[in-house]
Amino acid sequence: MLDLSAVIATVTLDEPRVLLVKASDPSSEASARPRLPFGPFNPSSDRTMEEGLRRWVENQTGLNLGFVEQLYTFGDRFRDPVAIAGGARSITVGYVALVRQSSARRPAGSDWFDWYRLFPWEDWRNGRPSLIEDVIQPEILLWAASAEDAKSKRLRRERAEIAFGFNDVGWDADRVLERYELLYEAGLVAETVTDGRIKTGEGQTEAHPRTGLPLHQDHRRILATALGRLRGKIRYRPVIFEVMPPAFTLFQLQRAVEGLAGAPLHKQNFRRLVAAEGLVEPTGRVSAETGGRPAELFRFRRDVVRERPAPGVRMPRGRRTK
Amino acid sequence: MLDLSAVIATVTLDEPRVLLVKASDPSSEASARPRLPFGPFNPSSDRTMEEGLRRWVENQTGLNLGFVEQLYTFGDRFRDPVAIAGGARSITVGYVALVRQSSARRPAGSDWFDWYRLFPWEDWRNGRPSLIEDVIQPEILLWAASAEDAKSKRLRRERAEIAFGFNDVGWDADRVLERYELLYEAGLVAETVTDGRIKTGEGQTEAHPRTGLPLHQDHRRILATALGRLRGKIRYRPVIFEVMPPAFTLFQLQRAVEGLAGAPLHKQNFRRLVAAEGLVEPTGRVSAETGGRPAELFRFRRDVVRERPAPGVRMPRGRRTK
DNA sequence: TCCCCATATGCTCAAAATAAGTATAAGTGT
DNA sequence: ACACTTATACTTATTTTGAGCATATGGGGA
Repeated sequence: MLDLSAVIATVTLDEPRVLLVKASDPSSEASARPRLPFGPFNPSSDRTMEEGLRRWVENQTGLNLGFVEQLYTFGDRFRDPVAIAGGARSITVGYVALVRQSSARRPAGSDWFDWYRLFPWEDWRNGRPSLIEDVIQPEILLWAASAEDAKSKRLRRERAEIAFGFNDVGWDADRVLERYELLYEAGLVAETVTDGRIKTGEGQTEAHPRTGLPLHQDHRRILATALGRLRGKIRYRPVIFEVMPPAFTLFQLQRAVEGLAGAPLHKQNFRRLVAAEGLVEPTGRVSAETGGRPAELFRFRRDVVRERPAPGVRMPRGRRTK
Repeated sequence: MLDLSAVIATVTLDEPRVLLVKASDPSSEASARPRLPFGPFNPSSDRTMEEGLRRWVENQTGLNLGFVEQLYTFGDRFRDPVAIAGGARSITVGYVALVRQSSARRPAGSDWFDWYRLFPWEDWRNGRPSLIEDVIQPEILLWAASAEDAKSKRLRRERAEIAFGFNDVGWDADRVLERYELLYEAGLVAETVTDGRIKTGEGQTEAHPRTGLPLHQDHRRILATALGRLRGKIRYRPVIFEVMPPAFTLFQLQRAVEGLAGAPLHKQNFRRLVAAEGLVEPTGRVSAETGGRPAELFRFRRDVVRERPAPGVRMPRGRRTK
């Protein structure tokens, strides 16, 4: 009844990735979807839930998790369509974990998926994704307009504005879950349809082919929670180094941060900020991988947590005009 | 086996408070301690866990919860001494909720407790609490020095430095849980002893009478988690208004923020920041409660969430010297 | 070899945010 | 009228941020 699911994330080749289990049974449509690795929580053998998680992840995948953090406990009725039919409610405690790029080999039965294959609207590294203007904005506004009364119309429109930053509200990268939930409610992701919550007909929009890869049950929701959490976390805890190799160039570090944050960063300022925070120290070696001038290799300065109250990678929130 | 516990917080008379159930059975020592209100999670009657929580809180206490957020799921073996003896492990999903000052009447069997009666070391509104220098710093360092080998000594000392800000590390108000856990491990809070985890003798320090009111089981740990979360949250979400009456003066608002944050704020700058964020708007009325010049009454400007990506009460992190 | 290209790194400058005051306003109670 | 209290406005120096230009240092091809 109670199990533990793991969102195991990394960044390889400048691309943020997450570990998913490929469907073993491609016969039924629903189970053909990839899913999060999960395992049981066994109170008699595991002192804490986190220990239990580490144990079965190591057993199943061979991965040695570095940073692990409990995310959220998911127990809504509609998370598992099978349970609705009368079985016991399944409850899962979700965890996020980060692993090193180097240890990011592929465990059997699983595969690394690009985060932004699942959440294409979250990738702003090359500017605002056209998907938002082409599909999401019009469809979501349609959905808002299709609400029963004036009040719920206004509420839906406001939620959409805040979540997606319509009309100058501005994009807040951390609101990943709010955005996914809106798309879910509006029936724009494939999961909605499967769940059968939303009655088709009457202004019902259809899951759009460009809104990313659907996952098993509510697993994309769990991932949205995880991405939002990670984005918030890198700003005030040095978790980004959990995915970096022992030595790295500043540009590699920037790429990793950009990957998770889903936003481009100003190169010169990034290095200035990282240096100012005392997050890294030079190793003395250089890397000539890139073609141009060789970049200096740095390592994480562990001491930073003893010096700063909230060490993390500072990021622009966008300059406020007024 | 799975239940929901609620940390219900408010601020009354400038003092942050939390709702606890007083012990009904004062015969046994352990159960004489106050405890968090809790209720079962009933999957068949409640669609979501949050709904279930709201329902039984309303039933039990009559309180109408405003802001509710899931905190953490607690399932460690030692959270419930009874379960260790062989019973089923009890797991609880903790929630934080905020209620209005006005609705903060006392439900039967429960009482409002000052947060800082439970966490005296967290209240820096009148400067650094002497408790830290008098008791915590020496005792914690003793505990660190009593570790087995040199490495764990260093680790303990580092953890203490970071958590309590010894040696210029600086106090990070959000690390409430880390601090409580250190005190717990060092045997400085009464809960440690009850749990019987730490063997007495050999360098064992004793729970100190000044380290706050002990609660049932791991409930003070849950509260520490909640306080840390709230402190972080008020900076980037306008949750503080959940505890304010509909109209309030800026100084009342400041007092509420200071109460939760546990730190004093510069009055003139506070009002400037609040105004600059557009968090409030004047009601036109004034309040003559205070004796001096009457203060203007403000109300929360709901629109702020539509304008700013992360509206909240900005607070000084302390100017960085280097 | 020398020049071009690519990337890395250093530096400048203006705009905005912040910390910490000082000064003034507008009430109450004596 | 006066002292006292609290509220609010304004000033100033400093730090942080956003953005761009300039220079450094390698590789590869003419």
